[in-house]
Amino acid sequence: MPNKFYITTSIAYVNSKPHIGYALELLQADVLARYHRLVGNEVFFLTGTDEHGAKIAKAAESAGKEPREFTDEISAEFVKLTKKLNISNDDFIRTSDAEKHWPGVFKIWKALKEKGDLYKDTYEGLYCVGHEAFIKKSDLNKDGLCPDHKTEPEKIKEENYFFKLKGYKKDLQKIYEDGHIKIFPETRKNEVLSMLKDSEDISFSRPRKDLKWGIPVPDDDEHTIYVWSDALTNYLSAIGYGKDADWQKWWPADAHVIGKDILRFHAIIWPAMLLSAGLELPKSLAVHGHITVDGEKMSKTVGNIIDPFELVEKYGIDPVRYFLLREIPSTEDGDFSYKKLEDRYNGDLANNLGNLVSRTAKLIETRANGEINFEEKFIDQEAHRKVNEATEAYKKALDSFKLHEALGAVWDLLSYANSFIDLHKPWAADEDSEDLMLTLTTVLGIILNATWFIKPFIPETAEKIFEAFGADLPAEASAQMGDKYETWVGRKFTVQKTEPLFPRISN
RNA sequence: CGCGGGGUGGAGCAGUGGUAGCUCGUUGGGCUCAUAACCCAAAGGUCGCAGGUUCGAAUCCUGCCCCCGCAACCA
Repeated sequence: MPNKFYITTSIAYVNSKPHIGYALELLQADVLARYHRLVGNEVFFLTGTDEHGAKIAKAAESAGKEPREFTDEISAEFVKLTKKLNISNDDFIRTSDAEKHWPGVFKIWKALKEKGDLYKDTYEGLYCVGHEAFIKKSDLNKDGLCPDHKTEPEKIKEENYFFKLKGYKKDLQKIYEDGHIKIFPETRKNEVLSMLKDSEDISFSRPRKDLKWGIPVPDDDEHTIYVWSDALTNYLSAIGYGKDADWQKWWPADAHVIGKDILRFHAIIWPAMLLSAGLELPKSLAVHGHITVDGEKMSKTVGNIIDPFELVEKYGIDPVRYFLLREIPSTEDGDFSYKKLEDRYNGDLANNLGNLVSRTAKLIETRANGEINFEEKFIDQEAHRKVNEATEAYKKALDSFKLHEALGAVWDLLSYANSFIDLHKPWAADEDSEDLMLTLTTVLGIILNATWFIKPFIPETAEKIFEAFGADLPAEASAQMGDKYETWVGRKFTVQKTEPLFPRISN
């Protein structure tokens, strides 16, 4: 019985072009989506762009464009990135899409309103012109100035709708303590619990006159819906909430993949909204870290932004996918550098994986006439055990959102295969001997299993490897993740080609 | 005393009470099927500093030193 699996990334804010950090998030979600498809689940994978707000309006203005035109252009860049990285998303939502997204936003707004969780109040605050935002009194310096702009903030009064977040604090606390919403990594749970303590009711709207580029509050022309109930609601609107569609087929989300910077919104505001609207809560939050470049924070001012398009142009899709998923610990900060990328490329992809495939293909060609009839009696028992161990480690890592560890388990297996070949010296074995067949069959089996494992990570490479051995794969094999050595028994493999998968990068 | 993360062999990291591990690099050896690839072995660490708890501490406690993030752009 296939399970449904609904996974999302956060939606990207379109005030600038995509960078490598967003690429990371797409890739992490993509691996989980592909993995779940591989084990036979029915998957819906959503990504998209967040397009409203004063900042976008301003960015458009300084680019000399209308917000619509501006967001169309940038959003298209993000769509392009999903193609460039071979992301398998099933849909792409845009919050400026009045037909697809807005009905869901209206519906949830009305639900909160009916519940009595939205109220109008006058917001009195200190507004910093430099920040274009309200600033807390406690953030001011001792002279009462904005610490960053050294200017005195203006006192501004405005009428806002507020959401009664405080009323959900107790419920949320219990939800996290009981593990109803799982957070990966676990350590972030404490962070959420402590953030929860000083949560107040929050502003859910802005005066229309100050924020025209946004979704209007239903039945109130004076106000525009602020980011929370606009952006977060994409997870519902995309599957048809607010329309007649069968959104319950997918909801609740099984995983929201997000960055650590927006944990508060997804762990507190979003679930509170769902509770208020009487909707189910997402099952888990997978929280990744941020990428530094040569040890430094990425920033436009420093000018060390890495463009994912350029990376793919230079190194290819799969090397970039592999690097980001292997080198950056899934739930931690990680560092990017060209040297690290090239080291991973040469060490892991060219030498370990690529060379293993080449030497095995060549051995089968020259020593077994290019053919292996995969027989169970030729599977080495120790190797069989290694494969089973790797399978367990792999699944465990994926289930706990440690994608880099899943790859680590696969590469341990590949190393084992390389040493297995050296130990058994198939080049010196007698032609047609059982020993030779055992060596070649065992190693081929390890490669085929490892190829299954890497399929969600580097799908094109996986296809190439299967093709290289003429593996004609049955669809039903996909559901046999746990017991895969047997998958190949009784099949015939014919070596097709032996060109290097990853030519070494020399320098 | 603002908050948080971190200081482990040349580099990057794992390791939360019981003989200090991994990857890369280095050195030596092996192999020749393979992409100067692959395999084996070795060298290399007083685990930031100083105290303390304990039969025993990288791991717990106390104090100190150093690095990074905590404004915006931004995942």
